Amino acid sequence: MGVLPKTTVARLPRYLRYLDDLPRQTETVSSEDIAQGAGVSAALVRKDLSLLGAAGRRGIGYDLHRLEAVISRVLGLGAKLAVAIVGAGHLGTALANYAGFKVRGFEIAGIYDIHPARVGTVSGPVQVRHLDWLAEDMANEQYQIGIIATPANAAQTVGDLMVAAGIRSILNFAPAVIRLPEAVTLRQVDLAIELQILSFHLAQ
Amino acid sequence: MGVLPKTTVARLPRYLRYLDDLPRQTETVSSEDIAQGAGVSAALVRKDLSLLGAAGRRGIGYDLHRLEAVISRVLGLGAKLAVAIVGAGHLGTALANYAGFKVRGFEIAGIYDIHPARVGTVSGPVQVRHLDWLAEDMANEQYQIGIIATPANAAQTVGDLMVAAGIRSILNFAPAVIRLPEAVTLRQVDLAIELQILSFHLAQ
DNA sequence: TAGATTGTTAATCGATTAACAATC
DNA sequence: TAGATTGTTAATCGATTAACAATC
Repeated sequence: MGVLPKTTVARLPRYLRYLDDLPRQTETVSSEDIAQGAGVSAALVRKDLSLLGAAGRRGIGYDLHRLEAVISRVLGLGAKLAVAIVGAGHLGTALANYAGFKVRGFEIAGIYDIHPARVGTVSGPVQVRHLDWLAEDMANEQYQIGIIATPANAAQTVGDLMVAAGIRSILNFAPAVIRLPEAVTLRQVDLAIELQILSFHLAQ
Repeated sequence: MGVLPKTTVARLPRYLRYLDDLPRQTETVSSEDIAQGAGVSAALVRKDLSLLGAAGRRGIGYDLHRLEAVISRVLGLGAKLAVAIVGAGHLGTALANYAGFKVRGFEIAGIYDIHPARVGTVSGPVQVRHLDWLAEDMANEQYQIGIIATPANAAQTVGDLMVAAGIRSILNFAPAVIRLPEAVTLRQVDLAIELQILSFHLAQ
């Protein structure tokens, strides 16, 4: 299948979300259907899916269940993925409780903080543990994804800790640029930046 | 200044974040400094800033405070912006309490829900009010930005309500594509999709 | 002057769209 | 067969990078 463009990868989960929400008895979907459901053009859907070798049928469309299987496989969503959150403040706690993760196959398997008052409290499906345990816990939990939900000034340290513990995919919510080894995949969500971009459009 | 590319607009808040974190006494910064701090190339920084008419000085760099002022103005960050959140679950509550918004000049001025048990509870700086009050409250609060933090099936309805109330910039955290009038700026943050993109890279 | 750094152009790269032959 | 829809190519569009003259 070769290398998929970043933009294609970013759209696949949106296609999958649409497909998953379709009535169970649906048998085929067209690129036009998916385009509507995901908010992109039909040509782009066909292009993306053809990169996956997604076996549509001309005149008919794509087999729903086959297509879901292909996209899931490409995204590596076969088994449940274990997630560790660092930072048990408001945001970390909300993420630990976020129902949308579970539905999509992610399990919050651990949440960590350095604040003694937070350690031991229950946050979502697990108890908050002291950050010092992260590396050790990896042996049992095999975290595959780390989420940084700390203040900006802790983000780099926490990222380094995660990498040292063996985590290779990290989602950073702290408003700071952090630098990690090439081999680690890092994504950044900055909530204030989202609002600032909206502000720009208000100002136009 | 003409029209700024979307990509430029998305980077400006990152530049500003870096500049804001610099020691107060700093007088000038180079495109290379900003590039490091924001995680992009220096050529791109210069290109972006030149689109703003940002008056750097060859051989010297950019005047820090002047540059901050220019970017802030372009982003429309002069006055505090009032934000209304709809959905007082875990995520909405966390957003209401998110310190990063206040620092960047956003004020959570209202939070709404339809769940009677949540109405009246305190969430961040304000009490949760019933969603029915949203339109009426606009008269006092002049919300400029709306945040949707509801389940997916409520997102379209809430978006329509916000637009009817006069809100023209919306940040949607619900995992659903919603359709709003052209004139409304809509941004989408889907937390599960971020994890799915990380999952793809794990699978490679 | 010599060194540093911008501003801008042209080249390159990458992504999206339009169009349509293939084919179900 | 006629209508629908894919898969793919070429054209277009847009964004980034490289390079360097201008100039502080």
